[in-house]
Amino acid sequence: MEPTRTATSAPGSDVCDDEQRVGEIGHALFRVARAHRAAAGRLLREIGLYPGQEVMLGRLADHGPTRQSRLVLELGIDPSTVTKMLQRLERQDLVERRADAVDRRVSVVAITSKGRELLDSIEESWRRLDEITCAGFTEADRSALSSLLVRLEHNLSTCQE
Amino acid sequence: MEPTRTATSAPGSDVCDDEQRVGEIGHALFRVARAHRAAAGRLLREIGLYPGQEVMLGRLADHGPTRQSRLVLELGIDPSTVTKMLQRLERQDLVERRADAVDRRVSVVAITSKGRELLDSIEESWRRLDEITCAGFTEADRSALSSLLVRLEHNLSTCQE
DNA sequence: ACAATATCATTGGCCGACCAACTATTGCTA
DNA sequence: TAGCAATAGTTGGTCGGCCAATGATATTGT
Repeated sequence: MEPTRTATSAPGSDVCDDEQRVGEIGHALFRVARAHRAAAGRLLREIGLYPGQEVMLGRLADHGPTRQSRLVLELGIDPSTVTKMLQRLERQDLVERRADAVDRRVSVVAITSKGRELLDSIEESWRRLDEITCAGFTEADRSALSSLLVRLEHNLSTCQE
Repeated sequence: MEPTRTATSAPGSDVCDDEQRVGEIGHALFRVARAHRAAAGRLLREIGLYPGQEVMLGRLADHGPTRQSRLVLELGIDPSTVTKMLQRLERQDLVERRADAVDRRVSVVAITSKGRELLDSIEESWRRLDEITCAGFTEADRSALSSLLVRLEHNLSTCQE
């Protein structure tokens, strides 16, 4: 017996044309995201940094001292995630945190010189990753992808319910 | 002092045009993936399932009993990840595992009827997620995205070094 | 036949993501 | 001013990735 996944598929379409079933975009996105993170991990491993750390350091390098709540908003991740990432980065002296003078609740984060050096040494790997990711893409492909990603990001950000 | 991230940026380009810097595609992919997973989590939460579990159950529903090593290959994830996911799914009676008779190393996995029911009840949410994700997309946009994702997946899969 | 090797799965440990619950402030308001 | 609500971060727990190391079987080679 051939198990079919959906009892509610469109009537008369028992040919599974090209496995275009429900949520195909979502599933594809899932797989791509996993593969990309894994590839990033492999590339960064030799340098001793994790993918998420690269992203966080990059943000800090671009903008100078930042309060954590701002990182939460800009990176779109949970406050607790930011806390834990920063704790790990701080342990490695890649980041510094100090309490704000006027509002003692907030903690202000900045990249250290060691962090900036590490980031620079990583840049080449990261560029290479984009090269691998987009291998065989024309300039038009890349810009189409870029634009689609921006739209996806926007759509998903307006769905916090 | 305005911290600039790259000492190696293209000469004469101190205008940060539209933050098209190194690894922009990679970073955008990161953000989209995070947002998508988070949105999936929120939608599935009410049903009591996690995004990864939906994917795993979907695969099992589509193809019948499967050895774990095959799931590893098809889903492109680590064996240990498969083990742990299946342990959790098994605890919830959404999946069954039994040792293969001829080769006692392999364990064969199948979705249970309970798992299949749950999956059906989720389908609508998952479809809705794709709808949210691709809101405002034309049919052409969707198919472009689909095709790009397939190409990305392929590129990334051929980079296991 | 026995040893070496390869394969399948598991365990343990770490990172990153979430949520829920909590502490410590600050701010507002009655 | 006293008290309550809002805000900033942290802690603890769970899921899903990864890697490294192990145990249990199969397979292969000599």
